[in-house]
Amino acid sequence: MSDRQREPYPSDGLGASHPIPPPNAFPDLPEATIARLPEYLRALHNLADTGHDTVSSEGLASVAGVNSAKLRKDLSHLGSYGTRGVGYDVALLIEQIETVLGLNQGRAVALVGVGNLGHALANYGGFVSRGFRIAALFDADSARVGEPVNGLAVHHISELAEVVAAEHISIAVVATPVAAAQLVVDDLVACGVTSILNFAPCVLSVPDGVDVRKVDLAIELQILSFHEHRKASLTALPSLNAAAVSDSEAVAT
Amino acid sequence: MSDRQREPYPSDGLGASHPIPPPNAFPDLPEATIARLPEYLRALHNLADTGHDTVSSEGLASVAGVNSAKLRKDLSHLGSYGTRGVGYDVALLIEQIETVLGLNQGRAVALVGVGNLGHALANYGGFVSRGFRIAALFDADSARVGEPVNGLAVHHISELAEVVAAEHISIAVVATPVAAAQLVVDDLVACGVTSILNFAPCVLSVPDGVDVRKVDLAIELQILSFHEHRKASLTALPSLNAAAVSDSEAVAT
DNA sequence: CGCGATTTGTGCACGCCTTCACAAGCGCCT
DNA sequence: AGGCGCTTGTGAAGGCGTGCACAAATCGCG
Repeated sequence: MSDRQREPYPSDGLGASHPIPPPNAFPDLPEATIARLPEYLRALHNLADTGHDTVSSEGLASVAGVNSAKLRKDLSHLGSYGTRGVGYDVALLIEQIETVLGLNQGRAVALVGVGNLGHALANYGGFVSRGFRIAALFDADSARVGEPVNGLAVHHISELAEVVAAEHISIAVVATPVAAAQLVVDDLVACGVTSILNFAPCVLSVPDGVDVRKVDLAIELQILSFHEHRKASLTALPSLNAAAVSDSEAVAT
Repeated sequence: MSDRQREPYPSDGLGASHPIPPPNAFPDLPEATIARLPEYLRALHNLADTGHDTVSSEGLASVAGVNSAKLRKDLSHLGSYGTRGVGYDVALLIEQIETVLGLNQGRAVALVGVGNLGHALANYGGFVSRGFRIAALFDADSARVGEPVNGLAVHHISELAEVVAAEHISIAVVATPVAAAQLVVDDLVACGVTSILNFAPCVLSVPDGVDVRKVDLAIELQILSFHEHRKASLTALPSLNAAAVSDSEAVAT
């Protein structure tokens, strides 16, 4: 396993110019780091919009809501793009993270399922402003086909293969009912889609090489419910000595 | 708070009763386990609806999309609710998980921000079917106040304290624009809300004792984008030997 | 009644992630 | 030019989570 990617450190190259031709692929970037990069990116855009040219790890970390050591370690995986004693160049770091995430290409995304949630997603401006382009909408309901949503006409699901190929779509968002989700995903995979964001509350099976991320709104609420339940039990039960409870600074009215 | 926590426990009283009367609070339940319990619960409901009375850890794990050892370890944290040689009683396990998550109480949830996403969330049936009740809608736009959404009239945000108290709301969903999110959250916390599900793409600051979970749709897409980018780089770069790439087309079932 | 088949519950080891703490590097001021 | 303060990048330690592998426990059946 000599596939270790050696990174010639730019320690000697004291300029702010790109030390090395940025390797586009980061095969061994920790998954936890990847999940945080978008958050850093959003924070950096905020900083850039408010006129900041450079930012320290402490400053960026607090804006992004993480620990500064964690932030530095995350960024160190991308290479050395900071300057000791000064901080990070905001614009350069934005560029670097966007390159790593592959956001400079305006990726085309397909949205399948134009119900309540699908409508909201199609109209959501956050996708476009963050590097994506909703290229096509699909639905199985013939009554919805042709309906204009946010400037796009809804295609029937049977046109999937044709449109996906024409628009070079590699990412799809599934916002269908549960009963249709697996069928739709099978079609998507057959058309060559290799990344899927699933809003249907079910487990999808896909072949190796296809990535699936799931967003389940009810699950998030249920997790919060547990914490509510736990907090209520703790405050209601004086049986345990309430020592060492240092976080009871809740604002009471 | 009185626990209606009595389990008839149909299995014979041979087991010298329960090791301990199940405590309502699980202070030391691992966070990773908590995050998976809702998934197990959903899978269990599916099994119950299809006529299954018992299920093995292997069977439940495959339906829930996890490893069977992980499932068993997760459930073991709740106590021993399985029968060796047989499996888990579906109905009993549902009851137990719902109790742990605090879902037997029909928790009242407030939804703040009735825009595109807020509308979709208000109409989303998945909340109600999984133990929650959307008790009130709020918006800062006076033009929207009074508008009926899914059978509820939209309140103005100024009525927050009053309605939250009257409906005993402890969980809130924030679906406002970024600019309003922190202000809304401050109000919510002041009203006594202690759990918040945030859809606004920003970091919220809350006092200790308040839980925040964040759902950022664009971040999910960006994570997928990275994997797309990486996959494309790998296939396009013949420089690295393509060994160790086990893309077997094993069709998972 | 005992035995084998089956499944749970869990001790253990391993790997990932987080956090601390500090040396190395950089700019600024004198 | 040289020192000083500030910040990055990183080695090391600890904690958490995962998955294996197996003993314990239960049921069904002859």
